[in-house]
Amino acid sequence: MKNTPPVITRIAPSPTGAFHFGTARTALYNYLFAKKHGGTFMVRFEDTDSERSDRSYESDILQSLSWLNISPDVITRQSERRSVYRGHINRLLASGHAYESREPSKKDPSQEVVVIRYKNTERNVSFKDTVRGTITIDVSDLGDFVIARSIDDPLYNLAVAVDDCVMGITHVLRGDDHITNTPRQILLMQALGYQPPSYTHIPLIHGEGGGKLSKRKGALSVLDFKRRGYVSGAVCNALFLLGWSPVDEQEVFPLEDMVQAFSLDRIQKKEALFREKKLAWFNRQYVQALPEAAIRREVMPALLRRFPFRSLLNPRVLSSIVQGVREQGTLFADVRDRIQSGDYDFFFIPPVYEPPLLIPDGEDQKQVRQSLTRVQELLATRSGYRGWDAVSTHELLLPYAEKEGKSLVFWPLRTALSGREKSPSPFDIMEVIGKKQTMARIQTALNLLRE
RNA sequence: GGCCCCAUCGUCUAACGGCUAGGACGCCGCCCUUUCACGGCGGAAAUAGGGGUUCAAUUCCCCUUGGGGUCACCA
Repeated sequence: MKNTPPVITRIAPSPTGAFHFGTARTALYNYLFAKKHGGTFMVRFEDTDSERSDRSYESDILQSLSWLNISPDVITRQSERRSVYRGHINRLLASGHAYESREPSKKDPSQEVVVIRYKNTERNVSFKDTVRGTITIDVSDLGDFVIARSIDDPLYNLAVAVDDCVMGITHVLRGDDHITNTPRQILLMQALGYQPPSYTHIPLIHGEGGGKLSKRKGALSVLDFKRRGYVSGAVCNALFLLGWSPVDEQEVFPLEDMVQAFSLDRIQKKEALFREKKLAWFNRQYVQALPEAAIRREVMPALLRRFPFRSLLNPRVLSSIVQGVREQGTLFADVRDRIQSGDYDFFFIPPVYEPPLLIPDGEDQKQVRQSLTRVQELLATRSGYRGWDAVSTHELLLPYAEKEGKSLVFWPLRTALSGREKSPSPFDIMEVIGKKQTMARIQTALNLLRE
């Protein structure tokens, strides 16, 4: 315990596509493990393939991590470490572990190139994997695999082997699609005289279509979920519990709890299928726990787009919308859609609707007119601001509603105020729009019912 | 196909060889409710199949079946 080296973990994404769920989970586990042991978490961009790598993906990856609150302690880039690889390739060449080979180019067979191959004399390589135990792989059919296109152009396995050792990575946690790469990397490390790190291969996440998550397969980029209005904590939480399970039955994990609880020995062996419905549930949990200010920030832009006159956004309306969103745990994207399609317009302007909307099932026009008239009279007895809050108006109208039937009394009132089949309660609406506006809308409804 | 790996409700999963196989999402029902939701309560739902080992298999071993990963001068 005393002399164990500090934990250093890393993710090694290649900037060749958007940051997707699988990589995000790997990043999360690496981060959690490092933090749990007071260690360091690094991001190392594997951009040795200059043809496919693109800086814009680097920023996508970094933004995703930052959104998820997974903050790297160190960020490096392999393309800036050519000299390190050159030195190691030279060592392999000098020690006879590697050799230059002149052969036809794979890309263009008419051309001849000189590549560098590892001289493979092993039969079996075995290593201990935290999740699966000892894995032994026959490497003889690997042959002398290519480790660099040239002295200045290392390939993936060489760069990884060198970096994991040189950077002192103690624990490699990565997707289990890398299992078959591991023996190659270990071979190179041994040839270089390095001690391989500890390996933990995490089963992949599958999409709903089956098969591993891939860049081309779609909409599972982390930033997409941000755009669609998910809360980052919920995304993290959903990821956390895909392929890992706690000792107890806790489901909702703030980041600190994750750090506390995480351990490698409870990683699942089987691949996991990601379901958005579960994420949606987590999202509800998180939205319901969010402070109002955070929700307001999410909702404000859409509101301002719909109602460009800022003065129309009075604080009471805003807080009513925000509270509704929080209580119901609504997905932000849905809130924006609703604002966009006019679901909240009645807070600002008198609604426009067809008269039949005022009449609940099984009632007729005359009854509705009577009930609404009575409601109008009752509300008129309130003067000034006192007694106009939602609780008071509810108390005021309840006895009459219970006598006549709640749906005959409350439905026409609510629809008169909102002009919508679905809306907040009439009492909440009245409180927000005020007495004057309330009375005007009821009068409008009565006029419509008169025809 | 070769090699490697995996297998509990539809999904995510729990269960040091010994329980009515537990929880969560989703689904269904009921309750709450003027509406839509939120919420509360309840229900259906699983150890892939076949052999062993054992007093006892979800748990250990083998086979079958099914699934996944990987086989680059990509990462």
